Amino acid sequence: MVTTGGAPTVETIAERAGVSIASVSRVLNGHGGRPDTVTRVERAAAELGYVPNAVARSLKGGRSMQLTFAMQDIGNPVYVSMVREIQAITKAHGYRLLLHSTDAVVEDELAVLRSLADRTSDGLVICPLRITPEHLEALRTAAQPVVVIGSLPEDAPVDSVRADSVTGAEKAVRHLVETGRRRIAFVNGPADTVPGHNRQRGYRRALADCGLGLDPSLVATTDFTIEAGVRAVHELLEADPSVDAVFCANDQLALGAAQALHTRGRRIPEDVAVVGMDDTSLARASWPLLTSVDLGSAERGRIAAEMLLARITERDSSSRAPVRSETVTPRLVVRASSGPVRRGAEEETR
Amino acid sequence: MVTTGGAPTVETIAERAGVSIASVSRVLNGHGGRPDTVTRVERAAAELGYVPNAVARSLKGGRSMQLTFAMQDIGNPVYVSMVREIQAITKAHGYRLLLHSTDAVVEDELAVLRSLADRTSDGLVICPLRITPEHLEALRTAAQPVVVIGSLPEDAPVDSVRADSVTGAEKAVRHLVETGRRRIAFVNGPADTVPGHNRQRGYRRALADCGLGLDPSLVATTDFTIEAGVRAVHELLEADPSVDAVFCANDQLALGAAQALHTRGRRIPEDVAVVGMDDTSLARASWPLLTSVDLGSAERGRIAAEMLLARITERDSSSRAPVRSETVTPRLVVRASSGPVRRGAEEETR
DNA sequence: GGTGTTGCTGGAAACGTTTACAGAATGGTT
DNA sequence: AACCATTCTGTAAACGTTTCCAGCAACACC
Repeated sequence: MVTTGGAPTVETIAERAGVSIASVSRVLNGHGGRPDTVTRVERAAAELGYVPNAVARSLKGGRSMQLTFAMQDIGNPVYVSMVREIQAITKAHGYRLLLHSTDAVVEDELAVLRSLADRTSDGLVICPLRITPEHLEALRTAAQPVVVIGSLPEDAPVDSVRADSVTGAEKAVRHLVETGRRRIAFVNGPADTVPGHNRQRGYRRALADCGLGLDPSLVATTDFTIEAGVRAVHELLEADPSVDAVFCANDQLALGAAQALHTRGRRIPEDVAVVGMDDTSLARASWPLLTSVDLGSAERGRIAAEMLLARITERDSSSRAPVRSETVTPRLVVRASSGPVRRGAEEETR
Repeated sequence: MVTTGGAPTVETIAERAGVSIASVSRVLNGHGGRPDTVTRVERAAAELGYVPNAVARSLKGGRSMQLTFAMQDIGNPVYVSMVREIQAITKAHGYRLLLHSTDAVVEDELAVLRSLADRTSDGLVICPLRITPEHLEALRTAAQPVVVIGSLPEDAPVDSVRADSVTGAEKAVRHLVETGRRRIAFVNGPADTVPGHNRQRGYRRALADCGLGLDPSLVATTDFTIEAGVRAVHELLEADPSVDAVFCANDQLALGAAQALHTRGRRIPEDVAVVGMDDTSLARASWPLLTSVDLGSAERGRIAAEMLLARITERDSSSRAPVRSETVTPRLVVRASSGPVRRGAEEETR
């Protein structure tokens, strides 16, 4: 009776193979059956080009086999290695990856969290730029497992992976000091974002550790973009030509800094060293190759994905592991933009 | 009887509001109802924090409200503007976007096409790197609407948006010739890919149009990466120091070219001009700012998304529009890497 | 030949939603 | 008061799958 023109279903196969839909389902899922039945069903399925309806399967099974990754901006290369890593792992476990760009709109982030209740996605990895009380509330009441990439309050009931910006900044500044720099400027993004705040703390602590004073006139607070970096460094150098190093809170800012320095005829690294952060593909796109602090975005992605998958498989086993919070240790990747003067080749330190 | 601890369903609401599940559904979808009923249902839904199960809804409605975008490599910035545009449009129409990175594996591309039959996605935008007979077969038998970004055979029964690499290359080369360059090298990606093939054709035609001969020793065929660009330009200059311009099939290659030139002490653009292709964010990341041919990736993304949505809405209306194939006209974005000597500011031409 | 064990099988229910249909309530008209 | 038109409501079916359950056949063993 189901010989209509629509896509074949278990029922179509059952008819053609002369068995019940239950047997069709069992055979197709490898749950045994008489050899005779198995071949008949498999032949019918092959002949009809049957593909199971994943939606119906999701409804029955209660899981959609989809995961969501929510980030600020698809264009930011720092997310590239995260996405790549997360995608590889989730794919290996049979999950599809839904991508969501929130454009740094808080309301949009909350919408993603709330939409977990619609059963479209079995879990979420999210990179919030800011953490508001609404975020915490939404995280607490999320309908599916969530892993946050970024810093959270201690008592937040959510797994998280964070970068250690403080140590990262410290490594960068210490490296600059060790190579003889003394007037180290800092170009930061918005200070009221989580990364902006932490990187500023890191810069200050690093200066203190190295016994250098903090000169507020060497700090610029702007946006996380190339153009902002260009402007900031022009202004810094106008105000104080003695700057001999620029530490940037991300690679985009560092590329902007390099452009401004080139334009002003300052040599990198002979006159001014430049160090970026995140070690994105941009670091290898700049000239000279950019020294950058790898905050482990690939590894953060990997860990986040694994944490999420662990929570999901845990859902069946009724046991419940305590909240995990991991921190990835940064490593400085020294390249030509800051290396000892006159060195060309790339060298990596761990 | 459905007072269990699970997520609230229409049935939970129906119980609490004292109505039938049909009324709940109608009220929640704004299909009328007595004012009394409406308020009771809405209150119950709000109190329970009800969120409709999108999977069940998809099963009933036959559409998942999800679209898929399949590309080669998430890390390639040329896809960034495409994804951004597609995401914006699909989101505006209430669709989620599934992202799929095929890593240039043909089998994976075919798997994506075939998986359209599982009803997870209502349509697909795909950027194939190569087009094999299997591709054409899979496109022909796709279970859902598909739009291809890239070149297809004339008779392929699929909507497509293509860039005009030939004209793009022509504009680039003509621009180089007009600014006085005569020894114009060409650094290309693999010639057996669709973009590699077309860009090579464009370069040749452009040289012919300008009355310049083709010197095979000025052409390098390699990969679409920065490092490949570095190597290729070093080799080109070793073999022939008279090169006064490098036209690259890609912004990554162009950045590599710039690095090699810097390293060899050649000034850009005074000694050698550099032009890239795709006008990705990398063009603004290089120094000097990179002249590049905008092949309209954002616009291709926009058109592809709109074509796809049109096909999807068409599915109900039983009418069937003929196959569409649109071509986006490229435009040259002149920046410092090729501009008239001694000019710094960015200038755009259309 | 009875009896238990094993392995398949088909019927039916369930997942949560939307919707066709028929029946009930309402209100207005004669 | 009877009637009709209109609006609203509840029952039940449907989307396509998986799975519980009971039935049944085959088989080996006493």
